[in-house]
Amino acid sequence: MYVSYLLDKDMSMYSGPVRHSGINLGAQNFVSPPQYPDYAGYHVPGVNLDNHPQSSGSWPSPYGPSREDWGAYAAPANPVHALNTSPGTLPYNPADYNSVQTSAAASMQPLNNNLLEQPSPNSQRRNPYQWMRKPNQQLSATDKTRTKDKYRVVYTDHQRLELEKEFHYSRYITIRRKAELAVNLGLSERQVKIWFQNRRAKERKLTKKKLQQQSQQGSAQLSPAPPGTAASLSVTNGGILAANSGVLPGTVSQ
DNA sequence: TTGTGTTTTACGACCTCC
DNA sequence: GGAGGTCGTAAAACACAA
Repeated sequence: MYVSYLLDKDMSMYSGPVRHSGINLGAQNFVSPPQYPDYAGYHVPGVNLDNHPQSSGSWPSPYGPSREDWGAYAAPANPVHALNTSPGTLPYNPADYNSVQTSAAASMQPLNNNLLEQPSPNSQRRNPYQWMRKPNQQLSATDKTRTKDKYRVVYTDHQRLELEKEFHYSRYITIRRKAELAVNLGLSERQVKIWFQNRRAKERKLTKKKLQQQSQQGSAQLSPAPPGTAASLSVTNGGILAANSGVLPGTVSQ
């Protein structure tokens, strides 16, 4: 259910600075081809859209390990889920999406069929599909906003998975990829943008937390960590923008 | 069942850049 | 001025202990 819960198991992936320059994370580093054989389908084959890191290579080795546990997102380890998902059916139902989502979701069936076959040992603790049976999941992710009726939607596991995958390719999504993801996932571009903002915030938070723990350990053993260590990892607006213009000139969403 | 803590969406304020 | 960035926060969704 919580994507991060599974991802956080190996939070060493996030040990690097918030904004990586010249980072190198090939798709194979966190998406094993057998699991997501058609993931490349989201990208125009042979065309390097937006200087996407998938082809340019951007993420450092800390993000390297293959994401074996991603199978957990779709793994119906809980028998309860099995009741609702017969063998071979999708872990998420395209019918849960609105009309905009249906076509895109249908195109992703092979992906999810593969995911279905990847049980996770962690899913014993949290069944990532329980919420999918709740009535509010019938609502479209694009229907309501907080200002409208104080409501927020819960993204499907598939939506989260795809967003996470994109996030691991690049912490900053390009205009094109944002549009592609929005269509493929049945989200608005605004939702995709905000998801990335929140995701970066989460990563900063985790990085900061980790640094604090390290500094506490360091101070207990040696001398206190240099002042501003944590602050040096928080990226200022200027820093982000500079990084954007430097790494992805003219291709970053704006 | 309920209380509590955490995570996930979504927004507003404010900033920088083009 | 508009876009997207961070930061802080609200509130729903969720997990889990008591």
